Amino acid sequence: MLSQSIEDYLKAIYEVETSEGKVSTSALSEKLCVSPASVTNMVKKLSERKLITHKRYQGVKLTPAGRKIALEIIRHHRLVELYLKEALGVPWDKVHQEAEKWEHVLSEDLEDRIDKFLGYPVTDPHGSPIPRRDGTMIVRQCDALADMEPDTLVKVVEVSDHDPELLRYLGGIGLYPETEMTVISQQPFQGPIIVELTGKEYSIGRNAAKYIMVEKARN
Amino acid sequence: MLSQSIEDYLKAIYEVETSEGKVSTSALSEKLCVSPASVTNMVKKLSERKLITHKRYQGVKLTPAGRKIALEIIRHHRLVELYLKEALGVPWDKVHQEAEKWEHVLSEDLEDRIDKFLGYPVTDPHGSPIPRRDGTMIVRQCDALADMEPDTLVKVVEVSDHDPELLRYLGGIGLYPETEMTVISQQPFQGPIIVELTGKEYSIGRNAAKYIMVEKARN
DNA sequence: AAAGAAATTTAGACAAGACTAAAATAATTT
DNA sequence: AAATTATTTTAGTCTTGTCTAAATTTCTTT
Repeated sequence: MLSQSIEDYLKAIYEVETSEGKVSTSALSEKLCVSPASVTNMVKKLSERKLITHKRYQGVKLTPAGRKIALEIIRHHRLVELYLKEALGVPWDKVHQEAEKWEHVLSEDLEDRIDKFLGYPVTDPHGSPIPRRDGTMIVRQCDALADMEPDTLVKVVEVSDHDPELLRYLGGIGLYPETEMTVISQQPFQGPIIVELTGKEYSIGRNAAKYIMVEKARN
Repeated sequence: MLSQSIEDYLKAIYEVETSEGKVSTSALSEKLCVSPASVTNMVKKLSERKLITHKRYQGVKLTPAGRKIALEIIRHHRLVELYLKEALGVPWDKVHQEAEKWEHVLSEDLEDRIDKFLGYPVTDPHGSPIPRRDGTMIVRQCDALADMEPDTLVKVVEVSDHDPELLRYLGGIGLYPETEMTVISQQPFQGPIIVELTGKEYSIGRNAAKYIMVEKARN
């Protein structure tokens, strides 16, 4: 059995790896809210266990074994998120926080039961893909809303779950994964993006729009 | 926030207190599978926090504050047990083990949602009463099957969840809380109890019969 | 290319919670 | 009542995972 700490580190490394390519000590320090020294310490332990590789002063990489575990935890997390929403009606801005705890105590048996209950889903409530049991994950091609040209019809693919406030706002205007909307305009000087959605226009801050991933809807 | 360890100790103290009256260091040591020295150590910490009182060499007692927390954990445990059985079909001999982990990560919000989903239940799958949110618990009057006279019609109230093996056996013969059956005979020399249940006779070891709590069925 | 700034690592300390071995107290037997 | 046995506590150690402060290394700037 792995400690909760180790699981948290592996997950964080995976997430930084996919979002930023390079995994630095400071990035992990910030993500996990621990000091850089603590990260270095744990990094040493993880590489001894062959879950990551590490070149001094040059960041960290998951080994296949480490990646497998990271994806298992993420699978737990996302299944639980969806389960809490579907089975217990937990609002989508709260599921992340709960799942952070549950991901560490989910047995394989329960994982399977939840998976089955949900009908073997492929995405969580925020549109993030749920890794399969074998450690594979299908990543959908998409772009940030912030980068879309005006007059494009787009479909929401995924929304970052890092900010509950944002999720509440988006839920309030009916913007969820699979929602279609039209980009009306990009206001200059890092101004907001204006979108049309169910006949109304909404303004979405440029910063928020970086965390909303979309794809071009066909026609 | 209390550590998982502290929660485990308080729960164990509560359980020993109700089942044996006196709570000795060695009883806790055995129940929690830690050394007696570790218990003494933690006991010191818990009394500093005013969750228990302790007289050297004379055992331990919960304070009202400590008891409240213990009952909260037990409430989590039993709600989760029932939830896993009802919502996810986990067999009753497995729910205990899962609940041991989940009881520590259940938020108040989720506790309420589960409670509501289950229709505000009063007993868990083994017939144990579920403490209410306010820290009260209704205990049903009952006796061990081992102590019942022959020719008595009894109703099962509660079955100890400490042995999955026993639960599987009992489930196999259809013996659950609320099941009615007739005590046929008590075999001598600590021999088994014979009961009749749905027209068939079954033999239940004397030891097992200590863990099956029943009440006399009316008529 | 050298200086200063930023990031990373080392060194050493600390808290929680477990352990073993030994000492102290309580209980039981003779 | 003394001796033996059992239980509990004390003393000291270990592991995990955190921290701060100081030393290194790398990056950036000039």
